Amino acid sequence: MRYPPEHKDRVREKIVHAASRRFRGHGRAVGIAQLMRELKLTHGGFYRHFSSKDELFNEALMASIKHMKGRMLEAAEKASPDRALEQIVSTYLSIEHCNHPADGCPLAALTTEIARQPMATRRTFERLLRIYSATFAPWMPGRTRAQREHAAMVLFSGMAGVLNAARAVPDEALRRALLEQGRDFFLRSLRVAP
Amino acid sequence: MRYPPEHKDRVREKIVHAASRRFRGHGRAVGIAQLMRELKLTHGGFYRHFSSKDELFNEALMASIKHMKGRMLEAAEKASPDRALEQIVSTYLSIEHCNHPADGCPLAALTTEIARQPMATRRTFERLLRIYSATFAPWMPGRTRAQREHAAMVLFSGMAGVLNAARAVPDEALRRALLEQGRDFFLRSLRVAP
DNA sequence: TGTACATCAGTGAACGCGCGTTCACTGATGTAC
DNA sequence: TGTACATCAGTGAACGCGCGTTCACTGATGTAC
Repeated sequence: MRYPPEHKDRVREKIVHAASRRFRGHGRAVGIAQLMRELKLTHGGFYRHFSSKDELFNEALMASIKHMKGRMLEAAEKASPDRALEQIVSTYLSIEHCNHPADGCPLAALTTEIARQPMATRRTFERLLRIYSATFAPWMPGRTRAQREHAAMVLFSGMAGVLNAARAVPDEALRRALLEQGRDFFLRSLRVAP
Repeated sequence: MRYPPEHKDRVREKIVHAASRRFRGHGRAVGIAQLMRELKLTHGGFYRHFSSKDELFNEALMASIKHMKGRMLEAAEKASPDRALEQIVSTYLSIEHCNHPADGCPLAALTTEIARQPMATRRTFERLLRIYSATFAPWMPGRTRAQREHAAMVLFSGMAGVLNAARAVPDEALRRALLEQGRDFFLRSLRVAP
């Protein structure tokens, strides 16, 4: 069967999108066959679009961060300027973000695994981190641009750690306490920054 | 071959210890055959000691936290009381801890995976978190015991997030910056706590 | 206009591999008589 | 003291399974002549 000219690009995009969600939800171990099944395709066709699972993983990572960055930016921009930081922190450490890892931040869902991956993947991760820091630096405290970017990196990776702990904990009350105390904790540090 | 009376307990202990290191170093996916090979045993014998890999994982988790707690306590107690918090934070976010995940904190190495595990494992994780918070609460800011315990949970899970990001980043300079900025960031929040 | 061939996204069987777990077996020692 | 049997930590082949990747094939459409 021959397909319309745009067909291949659309399918590739769908694979990346589905992979991005599944990797965040279940980790890098998600199988290619399962993934293709979700799109009503078979695993063999995968290699018409990607040379390896690694290539897909890297692309899915980039797609995740773009999506998440968009959501966070929206939250920051719709708040009044003096409440933007509060909005960033409480969106990230919200119960909704906690309950939906597949739609959430790849830093939280995948950082530990990425640390054990080949260099190419780790370089992609570094790009993610720099995207976050460049995007949110304007709202961060600090005298220089570098200070504000570092603050953003520490803030996001720190919040990712608290979010992960909240996700792992079975006790609902403890989970909510972690998120709430986390929000206070991070804002407190940002408010007294140099 | 018949073995001395204490033999079985010693072997079991060795398995837990080796597993604890390997899980932290490479994640839960580490194979039982590889693990037993490290102890110069074969995989079949594993089931004389544990009923499943899950049982081993839970025990290894508990062993990890006890070990790590010991190391951190030592750091806290050898510092003068007004420097203890600083010592806790800078030991956790040290380049040594960053470079040796297999000997390090299971919160950093395993939390993301644990969030996707069955309830039994997640309950073990909650115990780890409560051990940390009970142990380090005395040094934390806060008017009530509960506040100090929550502060410890947020502190450790937050530091775990920053440590993971530092481990994933390929750029040596960025890694050191993350750790250093992380130390400042967490101490700043603790110093102005309610 | 009609025929022969090229293209190429998608199919599904097959590959080698490592996994967790099971199980019949080994063999040195302890126990019963 | 000697013999028969029980114990049980450890062995290694085998199980079914899912993985990433390869590859000969399909078949609808486009192109050349």
